[in-house]
Amino acid sequence: MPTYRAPRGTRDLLPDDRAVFDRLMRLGADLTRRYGYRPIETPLFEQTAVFERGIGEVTDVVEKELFRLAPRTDESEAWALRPEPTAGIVRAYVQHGMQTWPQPVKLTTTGPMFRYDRPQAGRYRQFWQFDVEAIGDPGPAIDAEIVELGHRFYTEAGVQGVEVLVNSIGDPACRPAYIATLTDYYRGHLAKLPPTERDRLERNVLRLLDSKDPDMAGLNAAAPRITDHLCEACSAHFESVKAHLAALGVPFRVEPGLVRGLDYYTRTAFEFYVAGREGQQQALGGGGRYDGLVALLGGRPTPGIGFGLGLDRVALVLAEQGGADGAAAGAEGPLAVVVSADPDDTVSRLRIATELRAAGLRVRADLARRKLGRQLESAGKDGAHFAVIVGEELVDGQVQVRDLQAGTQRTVAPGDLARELARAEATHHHG
RNA sequence: GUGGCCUUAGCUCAAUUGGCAGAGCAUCGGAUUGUGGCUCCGAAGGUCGCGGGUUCGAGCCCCGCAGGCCACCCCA
Repeated sequence: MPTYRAPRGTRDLLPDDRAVFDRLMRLGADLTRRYGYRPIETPLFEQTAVFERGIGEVTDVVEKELFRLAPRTDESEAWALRPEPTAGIVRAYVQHGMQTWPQPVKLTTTGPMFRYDRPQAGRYRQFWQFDVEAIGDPGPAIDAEIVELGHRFYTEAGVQGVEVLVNSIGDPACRPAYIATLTDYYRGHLAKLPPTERDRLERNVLRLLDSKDPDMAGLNAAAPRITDHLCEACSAHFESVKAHLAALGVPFRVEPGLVRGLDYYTRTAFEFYVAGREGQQQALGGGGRYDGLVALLGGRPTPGIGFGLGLDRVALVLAEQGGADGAAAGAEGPLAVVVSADPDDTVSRLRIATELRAAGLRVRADLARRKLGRQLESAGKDGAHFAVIVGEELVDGQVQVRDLQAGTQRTVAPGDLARELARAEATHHHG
């Protein structure tokens, strides 16, 4: 009922929400630093062609979910908000000649992505992704390393029950023949295909494989598997990826129906799922190898692999699984609140708080003109450890320091305040 | 883009067959004038999502729209 509200499919991350995101972003930053990735920022929007050519014109993401920006001039430029980070990062790789850097170039970014589709819980028009890309290494060892990194993110974030699904979707040498085989197969059973599936047959056969239509289950189970139709190189690559994953102890499952929605993927494709939760937003992240993308965007043929993890969904699942965890992260109160016996004396409160802040302490000054009792009550609700009480003793150069948890109180000279509070925090509360 | 369900205070929810919009929590204030957490008292807070229609009268019935949710589509 407010006159203005956040646009459809977007939401405000209130401090408690933001605290969870902060934690996840710090984890991502720490993990990628350990693995040797460097942070990069690319624009939130690109020329539409970057996405159309990179992701593929006939993908859902480009066809119906691209968040296009209306041009303001006749510059003949068409822009769109990024629906995923990889295309922009690869564009930057080409633009800045990163092929002259030591390969592979290992990059990471975290930020909002935009897709114009119909919102649902865990599905937004603006959502956040933690993204990792390694460009310039043909694998297969790095494929396993990157899957392990993604898996570790969930583990260290505390998400329970994450499943790693992997598959190989071949490359230009073997995929076309497989697609032809698969198309023939479904054409042979055309009568059994639901209308919507029939429509997709000519446009993107691979999508039929992961259809959730119950009528498709039997048909799909018997469908030719791409892993049986890989060329020798792709097959060897896939076997090696699996061997590396096993060696690293990453639990994974080969999922023959796993095909990713973006055209640029080759060979290794993987997704992270969380099982056993309500709703359909079970995909927490995914990625794959994109050996053709750099060339597609104008660079020299260069292999690459990466993944994106949906932070909104991780936070959602974390809240479902853990509960109080998120709230606790956001509830850091000040070390002390400066209150005054004289409701009108905001000067003393502010001056003392300023001195303590200059000394590096977290201090709130209660600037409301209300009686002392209310100020102390407010300090308690804030979760403050101490209240610094300014009263008539100030003329004798003294203030009261009250330990709000213990209920004890003693007299301190303002000059000693910062040292006393810092020491008390260190001893009482480990910091 | 398709279909279904839902929308009352900041939050969680009440409101009889259509008959004067309420509670709890949260917020703010008070309980003889310098000491919080408990308790008591009080205040503020609502175009009942928005717009039409039916009716003497609509939070309640009908239509449209918006938003949320669910299932598709698809993904994060």
